Amino acid sequence: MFEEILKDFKDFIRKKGLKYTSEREEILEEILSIDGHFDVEELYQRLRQKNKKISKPSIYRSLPLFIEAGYIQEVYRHEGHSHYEVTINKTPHLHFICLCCGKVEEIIDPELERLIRTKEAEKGFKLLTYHLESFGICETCQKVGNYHPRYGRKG
Amino acid sequence: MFEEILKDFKDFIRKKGLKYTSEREEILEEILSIDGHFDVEELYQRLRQKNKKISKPSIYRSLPLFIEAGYIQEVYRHEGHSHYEVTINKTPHLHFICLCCGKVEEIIDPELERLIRTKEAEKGFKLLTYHLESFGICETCQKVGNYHPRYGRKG
DNA sequence: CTATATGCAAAACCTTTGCACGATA
DNA sequence: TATCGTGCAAAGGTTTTGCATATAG
Repeated sequence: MFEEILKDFKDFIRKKGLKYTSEREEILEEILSIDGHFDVEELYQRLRQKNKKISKPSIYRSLPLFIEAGYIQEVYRHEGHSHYEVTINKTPHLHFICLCCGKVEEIIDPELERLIRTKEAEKGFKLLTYHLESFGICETCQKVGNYHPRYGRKG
Repeated sequence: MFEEILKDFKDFIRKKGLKYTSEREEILEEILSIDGHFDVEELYQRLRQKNKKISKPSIYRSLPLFIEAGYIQEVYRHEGHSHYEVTINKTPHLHFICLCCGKVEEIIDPELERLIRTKEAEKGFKLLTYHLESFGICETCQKVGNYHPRYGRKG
């Protein structure tokens, strides 16, 4: 089921005059098999568990390629590092991210996409990846009385 | 013209049982005087130029307070560090950020705000700050032939 | 054979933290 | 006077980079 994407990636790499390596392929395959969000550490561990000993620098060096190719996007930062998600076959959506518990809610809305695409065209901007993020406090944390993590509960 | 906000901030601080210090006031004043986006380094330098020797840790410690109070938001990450903007008296808007040159275009659209607010209400989410970011390549860089900065120009 | 990629170790960098001192309420 | 904040220096942790080796085209 990933063949199409791998083929597309091979094309992408060659068009850029770069090399199609087994590491890049394996990283991409692993990413495509992830359901939901991921970060570099998680990706690294998943690969190791499958005895694919790929270094973190290689992962870090490959991610911008996948972003540029349009397969993934960096969606937000939490606890000092970046989180990514697969964008292929995904409807563009908005994230509500809770600053207290880190919970992420995905909001899908066709109107939203239409709006973004319209603006993109107007501005002559070539969209590679897009983030629509709202940070705040989720319903649960509001009830418990949590506020911003750094300053703990409200007084 | 900032009196209102400073007063509001004083209230905010006291309600939280914290202390209203000259450092916090000076940082906030400086931020409010900035037109557009800023990062910690820039803020630090601006304060130094005015002989306000406020340490970076103090700046880092104050920003979450301003975010929570609703005065600023962290809008995006570029070149390894966070960028912020003042949200007071600002219409919510979408950012188109160029991955090559870092240029940011602000797109204002009332429909967009309505959409977000509706979703917010639906989900019971308390919005503190919001990012609406699209990363891509701007018209100029497309013409020049620039792509993702890490991989330079396209071959 | 040449250009590019990988892995390791180390560097770089932003951001956070411990601690002693100083300021606020 | 007790609590909280500041500044310094150092730590922490993610991401990047230099370099030698390996691999793709």
